[in-house]
Amino acid sequence: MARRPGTQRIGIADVATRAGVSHATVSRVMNGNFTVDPEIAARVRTAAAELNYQPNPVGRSLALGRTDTIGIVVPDLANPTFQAILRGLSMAAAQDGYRVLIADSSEVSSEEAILAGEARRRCDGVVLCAPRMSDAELEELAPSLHPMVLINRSTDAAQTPSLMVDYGLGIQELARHLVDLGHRKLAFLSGPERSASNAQRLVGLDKFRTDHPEIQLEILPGGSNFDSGHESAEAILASGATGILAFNDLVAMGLLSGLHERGVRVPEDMSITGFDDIPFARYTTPPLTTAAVPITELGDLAWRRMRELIQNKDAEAPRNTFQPQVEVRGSTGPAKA
Amino acid sequence: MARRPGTQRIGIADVATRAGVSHATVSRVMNGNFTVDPEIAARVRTAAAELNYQPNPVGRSLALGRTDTIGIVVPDLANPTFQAILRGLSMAAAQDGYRVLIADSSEVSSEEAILAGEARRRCDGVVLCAPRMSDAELEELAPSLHPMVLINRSTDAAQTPSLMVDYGLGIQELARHLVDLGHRKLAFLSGPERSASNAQRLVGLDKFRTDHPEIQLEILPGGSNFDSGHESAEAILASGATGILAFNDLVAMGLLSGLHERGVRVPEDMSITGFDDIPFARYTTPPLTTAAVPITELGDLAWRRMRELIQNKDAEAPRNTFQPQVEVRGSTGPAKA
DNA sequence: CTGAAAGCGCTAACAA
DNA sequence: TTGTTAGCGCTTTCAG
Repeated sequence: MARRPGTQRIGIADVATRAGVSHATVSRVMNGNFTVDPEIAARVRTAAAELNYQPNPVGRSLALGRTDTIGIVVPDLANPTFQAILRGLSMAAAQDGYRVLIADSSEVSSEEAILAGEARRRCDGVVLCAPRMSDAELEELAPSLHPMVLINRSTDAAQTPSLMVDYGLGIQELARHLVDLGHRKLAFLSGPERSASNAQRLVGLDKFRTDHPEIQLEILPGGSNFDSGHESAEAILASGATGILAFNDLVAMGLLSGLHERGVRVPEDMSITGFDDIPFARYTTPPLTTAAVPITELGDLAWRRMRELIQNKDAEAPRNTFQPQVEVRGSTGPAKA
Repeated sequence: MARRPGTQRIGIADVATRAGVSHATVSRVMNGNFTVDPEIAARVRTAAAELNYQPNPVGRSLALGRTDTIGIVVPDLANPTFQAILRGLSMAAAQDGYRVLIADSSEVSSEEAILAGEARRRCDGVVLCAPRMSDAELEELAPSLHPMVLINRSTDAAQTPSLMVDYGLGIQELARHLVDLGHRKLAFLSGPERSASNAQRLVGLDKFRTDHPEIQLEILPGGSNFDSGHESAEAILASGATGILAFNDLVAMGLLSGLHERGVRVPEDMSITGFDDIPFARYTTPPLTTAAVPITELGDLAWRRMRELIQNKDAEAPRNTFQPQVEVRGSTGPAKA
């Protein structure tokens, strides 16, 4: 093998030589194996300290078949929701000495399978966050990705815990809130086509329609970011609706800004709701009424499920569903008389 | 060695057996080595496909001494600035087939060295993002972390490219903007103690004071997030200043919200500036005047520097400094007559 | 309690 | 062109 010239890294062998023992013994000491003579152990430790030795994790991983790393695949790292999940996951995993490797599919659903496989091979498990791929593909992929934890999706494949948010319920509650305020014409600014959570919102709204036949509800095409909200201001005005359900907080904020530019007052002239309760939501002007999703906790729980899977070969694979919590703030108010 | 029972992964040996060749040949084929007989190569490829073989990156990494992964250490993954840098880095690295491993030091400067070392051992290089450690520690650590790229810090250690933002200049320009609008009493809501970029802002403001002895400028203690901005509203009002320089956009947004609650109109009663130009800045009400830092590009460039270091053992280690660009929006206006 | 040796999955020098 | 063989740095069984 070509030993790369510059590579002057200290290995277990160097420590062994300096301590006058075999590398097996060094390995034992480094791993806190107490079957080693205390005096020898001390000698090894001194040698290691003097050489500033740090075990090479790659060699260790190969020997152990374990990397102490988990992967996460997200559709878009620019989205605060996924950022928060990543953060929750990373903090929780770090507590247990695990690291996280990230992969951003840039909303390209065909990339997801490749990225997920790639990540899985380098890691001990993989978290798929709101995957855009089809149910069939997801189920087919699952065995090769195991241990895997799903966020915002579920699958029939075995051993795959799933963390879901009841977007359908959340959007219904927001709609009801607007109705309670006297709004009779509502509009939903919808999200990305391939988003499963958008589909859930639409189902929820169908139910809402059934429950409230007297209320007018228009569905408008939209997106998932500021700009799409901002651009929709005109269409929203044209719709004549006074209660607006935005796909998420980002869209709501963009809309808020677009309406402000047109002199529309919120909530006096129009009420707006978001979804997710990202940290920014309470700081908009006016503060955003929204449905709070415990996003960071989602990441946290994802790690706990993953840990169960890693530790317990045949762990349960529960499906948790979180109920969004409506947070009434300043962006919604009584409909004009 | 204990072969873990469940592990049914297909290795290069299985492919070799099935194709009736040695694993060396399989390796050659998998790596696109053209010295292999086309017919044999085809046979290997079929076997690999039939077995759905995917090379194990850990074995590969050990053999090559290369992981095709880089690490990034950030002080706080909840901060949109670091999220954006991470995103820029990740996208750019992905283009070249590299992944990124993240480590969040949670603003604990004593953790940074450990996390950075950990990350470095698992990766081919490490990006240190706004490290909180001392200059001395940074310089001492540098050799063991090489290849390393620094963001928002620099060091005298050799071979360490540095990506800097001229916060001192940016804050001066914002201050000048406020003065041009007629403000005579300014206040700076400062950031975290250990933040090097906060120190740079303070130096810039010292210079500003020298240049504008007629202007009153008060420095108030603060923080780096919404809440600290929100909590500072009272102190800001008490200061009597009409032009407020917030540490960053988050602080400015919190302040905006705090002032709104107290009935202070922005910009009519008071002008507020942020710093960074995070995506949310243009969507606050009113939109935030701020100094734009090309954050995502910073991540992108960090990768390019890293790539140079990895490819070119003795690459240059330039220090790039970015000039923030003042973006005048609605949160600043003429001082009251 | 310790060392020798095998093996994790792969790459690459060397020989045939 | 291909196979044999020796590592990469570590863990762990098995003798001693």
